[in-house]
Order: sequence, then structure tokens, then C-alpha cells
Amino acid sequence: MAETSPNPVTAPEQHRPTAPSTAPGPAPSEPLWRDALGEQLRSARRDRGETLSETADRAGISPQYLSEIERGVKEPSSEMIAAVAGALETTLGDLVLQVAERILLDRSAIDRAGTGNGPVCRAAYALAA
Amino acid sequence: MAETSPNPVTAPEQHRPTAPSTAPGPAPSEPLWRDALGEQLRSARRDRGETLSETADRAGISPQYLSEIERGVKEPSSEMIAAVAGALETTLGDLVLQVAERILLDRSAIDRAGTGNGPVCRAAYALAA
DNA sequence: CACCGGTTCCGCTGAAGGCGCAATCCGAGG
DNA sequence: CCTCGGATTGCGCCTTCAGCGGAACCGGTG
Repeated sequence: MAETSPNPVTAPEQHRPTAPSTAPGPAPSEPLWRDALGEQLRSARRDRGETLSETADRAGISPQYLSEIERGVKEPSSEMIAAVAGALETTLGDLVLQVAERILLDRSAIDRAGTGNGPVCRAAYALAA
Repeated sequence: MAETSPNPVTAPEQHRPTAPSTAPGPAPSEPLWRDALGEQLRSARRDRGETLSETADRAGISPQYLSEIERGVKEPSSEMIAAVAGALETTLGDLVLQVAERILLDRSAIDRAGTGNGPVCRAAYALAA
């Protein structure tokens, strides 16, 4: 598990808009999109052995802001997500797929049910269908 | 293909923040996150045979705003995404997975070659062949 | 024609995105 | 031990936009 896994508890410190009161809301133990996305971006950047400044420069954003994105503190626009994905030399499709895998793996780990079919294979089977 | 597929051209009409000028930007022919997400949400809602009002009420948001999300006009917060996912009786993980599938399918269709050499299982691609 | 339900348009207000400056953290070197 | 520099985080600010509600639009029906 990444040691810098963003903790959703930290984000509301800056008065995050809450889900509408009547909304079903996220499933128990499921992260929010910005938390999972940030975690995945930080993981991908570190896998490349890069600093915040290096990746941020190529993405055309400030390193401080990339830090906030990775920690789930800020919610980047779609343009920003595309820019960072490009800087990490990946595509939006692959990035979103990895985020989905991360979310579903967390859920599987929490469920403690070892299923033979991981989320990656399910995605491919869906494409096959 | 959904006949109301959001057209990215319409979104910039409201002065959408562009990607940083030096950024690599999205891959050619790849949609932005909000466009793919909106398309997927509209598809899921219609699969359930529901109106904007029905789904929006359960999500606790206005139907006009849900329309804008589905058309890619607005960028919902992570709380909103979770709320709508719940209203559609799915999870964030499954929703994000479906968005990734949609993006990758579009890319495959554009490439016109089933080169499934991504982070997905090659065996499943063999099934598709 | 009118009416209705569903969807889109549009302007508004409060909140947040994205930034820059500064502080903090941390490992390396003397 | 202290100092230093690079990396990261904290924080306030301004511009931009999220999310809303009223109204307009549109297609179907009587």
C-alpha cells in the first residue's frame, strides 16, 4: 500500500462540498474519484522516478498544485488530468483504467474474497463482449 | 452509439479552461474525462429507462444539472459523481471501469486495429478476435 | 390549437481551482 | 552536531466555474 495514500479525512478540512444530503453517496469503504486518481498519479510519477517539479513542468502546471492533486486536496479539471496523463506518458484511457483497478482492488482487499478474476481481466472481457 | 454523444466542441463555448499551453494534452481523438463520464452516465441512466428527473432526485441534484453533466458541459465534483453513481445503483469502481472501457473502445475503433497491448489481459483480447 | 413532460439554455452566487510565496521536511555532507 | 539544498506541504488570494433555479425549447398527444 502506498505510504502516502491520500486520506479522505484530510480533504474536508477545506470545506469540501459534501454529497447532497439525500444522495446514496459512495459505497462503504470506497474512495472518492479525486482520492483514487491522486493516488494513482503519485504512484505513476514515482514509478518513473520523478519529482513533482519534473512531472509538473512537462504538464505545464505548478508542482505545488500537482502535490495537491496527488494528495486529493484539489479536484483537477479534465484538461489538467489530460495534461498530467500526457506528462506521465500515458493516455486517459489507461489512466482511468488504472484508477478503476485501484478502486476495485481496494474493494476486493476489503471484501477479503480472493476471486480468480481481477478487475483487469474483467475490463478486457467487457471489451470482448 | 448513443445519439446524444456529447460533442467536445460544444463545451468550450463556455470558456472552458484549456490545458496548459506547454502540456502534451490529450492523445489525438481521445475524449476528456468529463465527456466520457457524461456519456457513460447518460447511457447508464437510459439503460434503466429513467428520466433526468428520476435519477437526479435520487442523487439529490437538479435535473438541469444532471443534464449538463451528461452533456459534458459541467465538471462534477467527486461527491456528485458518487451521488449519481449511487442513484444509478452502481459503484464508483464499476462506473470508472465502464468509463475506461468506453474510452479504450473508442480508441480501438479509431485505430481500426485490435492491438490490445495495454494493461489488460491478452487472453480476453484473443476471445474478442 | 393547447398542454404536458423531458430536456436544454442561461444568468447568478457562492465556492473552489490553480497559482505563488513561504514554511516545513528530509537526506546528504562537512 | 549544524548547514544546505531539493522536495514537498501549507496557506491565502484572485479568477473561474460548479450547482442552482427560472425560463425557453421541443416533441408527442389530444
